[in-house]
Amino acid sequence: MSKVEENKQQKENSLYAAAYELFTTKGIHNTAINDIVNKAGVAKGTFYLYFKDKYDILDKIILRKSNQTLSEAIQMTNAKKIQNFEEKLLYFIDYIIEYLKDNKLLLKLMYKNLSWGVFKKASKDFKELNEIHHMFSEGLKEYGKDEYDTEMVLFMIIELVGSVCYSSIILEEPDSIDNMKPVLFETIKKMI
Amino acid sequence: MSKVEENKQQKENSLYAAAYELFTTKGIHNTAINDIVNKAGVAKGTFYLYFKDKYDILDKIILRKSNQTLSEAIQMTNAKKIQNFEEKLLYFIDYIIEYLKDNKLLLKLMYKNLSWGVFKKASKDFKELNEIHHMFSEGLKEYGKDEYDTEMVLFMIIELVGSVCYSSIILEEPDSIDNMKPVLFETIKKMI
Amino acid sequence: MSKVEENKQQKENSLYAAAYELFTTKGIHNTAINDIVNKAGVAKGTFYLYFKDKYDILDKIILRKSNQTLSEAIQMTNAKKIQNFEEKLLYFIDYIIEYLKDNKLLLKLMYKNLSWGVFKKASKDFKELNEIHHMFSEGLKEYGKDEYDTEMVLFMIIELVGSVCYSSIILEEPDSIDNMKPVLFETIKKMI
Amino acid sequence: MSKVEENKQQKENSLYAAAYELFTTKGIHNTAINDIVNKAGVAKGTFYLYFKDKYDILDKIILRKSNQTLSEAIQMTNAKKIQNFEEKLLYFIDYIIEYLKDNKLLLKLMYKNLSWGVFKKASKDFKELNEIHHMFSEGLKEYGKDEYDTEMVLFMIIELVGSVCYSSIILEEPDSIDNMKPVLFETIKKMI
DNA sequence: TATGAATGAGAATTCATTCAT
DNA sequence: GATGAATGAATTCTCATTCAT
Repeated sequence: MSKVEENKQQKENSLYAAAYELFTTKGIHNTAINDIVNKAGVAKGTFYLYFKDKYDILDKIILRKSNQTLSEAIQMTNAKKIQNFEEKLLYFIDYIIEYLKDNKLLLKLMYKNLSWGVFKKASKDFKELNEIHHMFSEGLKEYGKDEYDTEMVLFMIIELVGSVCYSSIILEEPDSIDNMKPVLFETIKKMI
Repeated sequence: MSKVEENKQQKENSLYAAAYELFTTKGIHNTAINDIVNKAGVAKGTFYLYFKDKYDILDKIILRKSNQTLSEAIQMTNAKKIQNFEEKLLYFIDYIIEYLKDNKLLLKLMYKNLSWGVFKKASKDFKELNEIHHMFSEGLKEYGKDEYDTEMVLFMIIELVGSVCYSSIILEEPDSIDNMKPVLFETIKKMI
Repeated sequence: MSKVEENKQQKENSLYAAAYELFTTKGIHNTAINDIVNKAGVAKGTFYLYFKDKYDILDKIILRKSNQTLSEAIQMTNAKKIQNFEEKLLYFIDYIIEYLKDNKLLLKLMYKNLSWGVFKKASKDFKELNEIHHMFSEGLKEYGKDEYDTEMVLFMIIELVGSVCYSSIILEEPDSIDNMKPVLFETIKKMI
Repeated sequence: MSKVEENKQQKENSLYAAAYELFTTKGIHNTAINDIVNKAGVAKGTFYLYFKDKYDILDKIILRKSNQTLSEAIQMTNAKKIQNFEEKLLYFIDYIIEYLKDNKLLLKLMYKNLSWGVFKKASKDFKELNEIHHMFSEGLKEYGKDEYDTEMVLFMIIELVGSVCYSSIILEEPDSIDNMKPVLFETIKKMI
């Protein structure tokens, strides 16, 4: 990578890092482009060289973070070499839940964006996610479902996990995530 | 009601109607207080006599609309005099889904607000909702669950229905709501 | 006029005066809304209460000034009670030329906007201008021209006077306006 | 011409073409250097190797186009070998009018620049224009005018034609150029 | 010569909130 | 209670120009 290219990458990353930090601590609404560039240590115009506006960088951050988190989760899951599919799926979900527990602000930012939409969009862009999707689809099919039902169930699991995480981790409603987990996992077992 | 009282009520209602219309068509972010008062045909200052700010009126709208919708749904459900609990619950959910199908904009507005939070908050304020809550709780208990599990399952059903509705009605992902319904209902049956 | 109404009028006039002063001295391009409101002694937001943007106030200034100037010219002309039409027309034109000679900046601002377009637009809005138009049309018809030719000749006189004024007063090209006048008047005489 | 020279020439021409296209379609005000270099397919810095700023390239474009148009007009006129001066002058003017009718955007761009100023400036730079000027001056003198009057009349004809073209071709005010032509030509005949 | 990333001053515009009437 | 003109801080966004490569 040339020096120029390196420098560009560095600036873009500074902007990502600054925006993420500010969005999660001050909130999206309370973060001005000004704040982002100041924190990133670049000129205001530079922001517009890389992003259209505040919502452009937000979308890209969510995609990056989702991808990153899911990739990490699948790597950790695969490393465990769990044979039983149900166990494997729950381990994967648990990993993500624990991660979000430690990153409440990320969860807040992504809100219910850790959903089918992002999952599908991200799948196209990142081949690793494609593999996750494929793996769980294959696993579910073994339970005697056809392709369509498999997709639907996978979708509903994702939606349910996302909703429950948000509600219980952020709002502690109707209970803490640790108390919710057994009920959630029980429900997932019933769903597959 | 005195004429003055009537007039006040009328102004407040104008503001509600105008804000709802604008929030659903232009989006919350793109609606200014100015737009609301213009549409409502009242002076800017008047807005502040009734609401603290944009988010105050938004919260109140969501509460009003949710309450209204849920009340209507329970009334229609009760009118059917369905004996079987499962059937009754699904009828209730189906009624709401059909309603949201016809009111996409409302769904978008309430997105992620037709959740436990609103449900509980609303329960306190409106005795009718309290009754709904009570009714389904009682019904679920008959399935051999204790009080805690009952609450959790009810919560998860609400979350799941909300997420699925949003995704399938608004984004048509992963499929249309009509195609999703059988899968969703099957899942709910398993959950209770 | 109520106190509020008076105050509004005053603010609007301040903005007009400030913008005119700045446009003529610094140029349109070099005048910022900021400059205008500072000079006018009103808040920035107030500007947008009365005008859409810089070009909106510019258009309105040109219309006001044109109207004002032409009204004054026709009043002075009528006061002279000149019987001969040609003489009267030339007096009117001379009055305007002299005025523009003393208000080079206005001329620059209006550039070639003292033309048919403005004349017609203004005619509709200000009945006084309508009268000017009517008066000269009637006068010209006496020279044996039909209505159409009358309009065309009037139009061409206005265009010619405007162009010559701009070129000779502002650029002193091809000669000073005082030297141009005899040639211009001679040409006009030939035209009618 | 060396390959380097050729390349430079090509870049400069690209910039001219891009700027002309953008100025005429989007307007001068709404065209940024950025737009020009993007369209031209050269780097931003390259622009500054050839032009001082936006107005520098604008002036040069107008000069090039005017020169080009007038040269073409005079060539076509001379080719006709018209003996009568009046007829020759009107043919020349007519040629330009027809050209501008087909190039409304050019006319808009040159608005008020196809005037004495440009004419004189251009005369110095391009010997062909000098000849045009000389030819018409000589022709006019035959009508018994002295040198000064000749210049003035020529000037006024140019101004009048320019104004009328702009108004009638662009604004169709007070009538279409085709309807204006007889009146305009009649007036010019009277002027010389 | 040519490039194009970076700059940052500065321009435009918005809008919640106040307060005199 | 109701009004709506006025405010001005805050924010977004533009763009000519520079300069290291």
